[in-house]
Amino acid sequence: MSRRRVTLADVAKAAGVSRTTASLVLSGRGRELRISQDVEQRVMRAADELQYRPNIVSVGLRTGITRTIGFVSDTIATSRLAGDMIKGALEAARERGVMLFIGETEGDAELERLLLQAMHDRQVDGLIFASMFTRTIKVPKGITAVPSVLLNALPKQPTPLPAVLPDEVEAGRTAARVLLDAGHRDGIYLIGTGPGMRDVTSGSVAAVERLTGIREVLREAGVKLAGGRVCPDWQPEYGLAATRDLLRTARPRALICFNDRVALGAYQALDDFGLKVPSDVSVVSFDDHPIAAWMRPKLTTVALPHYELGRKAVEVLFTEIGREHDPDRRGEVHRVAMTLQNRESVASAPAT
Amino acid sequence: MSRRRVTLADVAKAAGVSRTTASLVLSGRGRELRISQDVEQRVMRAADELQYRPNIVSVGLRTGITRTIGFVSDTIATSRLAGDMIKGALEAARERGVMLFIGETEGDAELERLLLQAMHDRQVDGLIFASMFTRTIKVPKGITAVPSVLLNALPKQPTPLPAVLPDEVEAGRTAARVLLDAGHRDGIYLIGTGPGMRDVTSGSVAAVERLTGIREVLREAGVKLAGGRVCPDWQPEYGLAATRDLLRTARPRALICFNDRVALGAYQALDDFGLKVPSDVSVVSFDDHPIAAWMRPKLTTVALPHYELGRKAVEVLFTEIGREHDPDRRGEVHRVAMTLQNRESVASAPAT
DNA sequence: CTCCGTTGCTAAATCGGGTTAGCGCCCGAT
DNA sequence: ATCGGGCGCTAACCCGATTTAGCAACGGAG
Repeated sequence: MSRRRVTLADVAKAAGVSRTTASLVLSGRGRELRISQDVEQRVMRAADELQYRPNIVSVGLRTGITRTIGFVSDTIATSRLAGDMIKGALEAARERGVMLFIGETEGDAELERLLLQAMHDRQVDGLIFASMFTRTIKVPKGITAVPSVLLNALPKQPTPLPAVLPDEVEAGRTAARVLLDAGHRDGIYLIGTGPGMRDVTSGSVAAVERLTGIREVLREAGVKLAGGRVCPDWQPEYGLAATRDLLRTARPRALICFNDRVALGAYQALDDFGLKVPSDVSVVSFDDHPIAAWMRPKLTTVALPHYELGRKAVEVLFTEIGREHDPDRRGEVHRVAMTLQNRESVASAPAT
Repeated sequence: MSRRRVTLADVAKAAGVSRTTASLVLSGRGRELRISQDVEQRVMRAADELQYRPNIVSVGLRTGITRTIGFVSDTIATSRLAGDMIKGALEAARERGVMLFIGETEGDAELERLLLQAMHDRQVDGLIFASMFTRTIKVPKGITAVPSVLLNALPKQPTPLPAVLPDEVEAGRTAARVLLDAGHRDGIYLIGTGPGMRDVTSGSVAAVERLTGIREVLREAGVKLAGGRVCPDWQPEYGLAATRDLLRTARPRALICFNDRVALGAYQALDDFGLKVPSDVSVVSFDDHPIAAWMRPKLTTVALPHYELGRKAVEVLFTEIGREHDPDRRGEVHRVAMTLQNRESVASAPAT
């Protein structure tokens, strides 16, 4: 029943030539090696009729190229982030005829070691080392045995590995500009991180960079931040608590929330205090999590480009594979733009 | 610089034996084939010292077993669902020393064909064919060339493929019981699907099965559904619209929403009408989407067991691989339990 | 007529393992 | 001394491709 796979030998026999010739023709090297038109046609026809497909496992053994890359992440399930990032990587990989191995380390160094080993055993052509939220990571040694790219992560120690990251500083600028453009100059508060450069949620690269961009734009416009609240974690309950705390002593006109989950909590706190978004308080946020479009009013937010990050990582990986033996390649950092999702949570400041 | 991989030949040479002997020892067949203790020790030591790892590509070519399975889904990014399902599959696979290829078809038949071909070319040991929401699918022919399992999907035509699905009927029963246990007997409405067996969101297996379970339990308790509203899609805006429409003519005591996104919309509508959850209206839902825990009050919902579904699929796939040549294997349907997440959105009915 | 250079194709080695068939040696029995 | 048989190991082939080295046939030059 189970028809055996068609092999190169079958094609060669059908075309009445040797395996060598068939291989040459099918790999497109027939021309330069002076294979006759007639033979070329016969091989092509035979391959076509038999529906020949080269066995990639075999090719992998012979050439060492498996048309396979590994996508290793700390965790893929926690945030929806992962989905789109993998989707982007998947599509970019498919365009190149390459498949993706997926692996999760759960942040466990031993699992990571095992996983990288398993990938090496399968002779992957390259590795994408991804983090689900932007942070600095310790680059596992041995990873350099194969071309690699860091995704959403920065190396703790300097390495020759390239990295792909969202442009968080510019995102901070964008968020600040949205408020300025709407005429806000007073009563702007931060929820999640800030107002000072030292008031940062620990371990969060995004916090530092977003804050940097926000402060830069406001400073240039001569606008002073009215205040801010740090959240230990950017979850709705902390956003709720921080905003409540703020509202007990202040009457903000605009909130910059450090992500959409925090913004969800902020909405709830504003509702508790009888404040309407955006007429009483404008809110702008980051990430463009699915809930942003479900909230009422719909949340204006600067989107994380998950899909593009995934794509870009694959693209960078392929140029890396191309220049594998280039001695002066070194870890460039690629920034992917974060674009504004302009929705309903920002209103003009009342004229003074 | 790039130290070549250690091969079996290196180990054999270091141990002073032939490749055959080394292979025999390392595959554990040394004992039965009367290899001496001394030689066995030497091989083991050599392998250990050289940190030998068999090249899986090579083994794949020789034995046809690649320790690799393919996970093909229609789309992995749309819902967060995918993440946990893949996570479950990933862990079950890792326990068996197997890696996962991920692929997305986007519901495109041509992409699907190409993807399955790419998987075959890589000699996967098995395939998981997943859908991101429960539905019936046309099983691609040619899929049976390799052991396969349907995940979250039922075949349109009868096939010998096993399927793994959430136990939606029992979930419907659970949701209904939650309300009955809280003393609700009147004013129970459905949002999303129902109240009749013909009022079903088209193409949704979950709708039919959940409704079946709900109606069964209520009927047995002698309770009549007060009504229901069908949503063309289970999104917040439709939930909002349907609930608003309902509230214009009725005063429900309890709502069974067909998923959490619909419930989010329902919350918003109830809020618009000044009704409090759960004191005025109890709400129970399905899925346990992340927002369920973020809503206020936190949503009581019957959870989709994504993680378990992924695990189960791999388990079933492996028994399938085991009985590959068993003539009387046929597509069993495995149901995975959906468990109640009891939170804050259901209150006791007022005593009559 | 011999020699040389093309032309057009193929034999054989190779990748790194698994697997089958069988070889040499030692021991005891005849 | 010869034979048979178990023991312990290995040579050689195989998986399905790529790649190197080289062979046969032919035509033109010397």
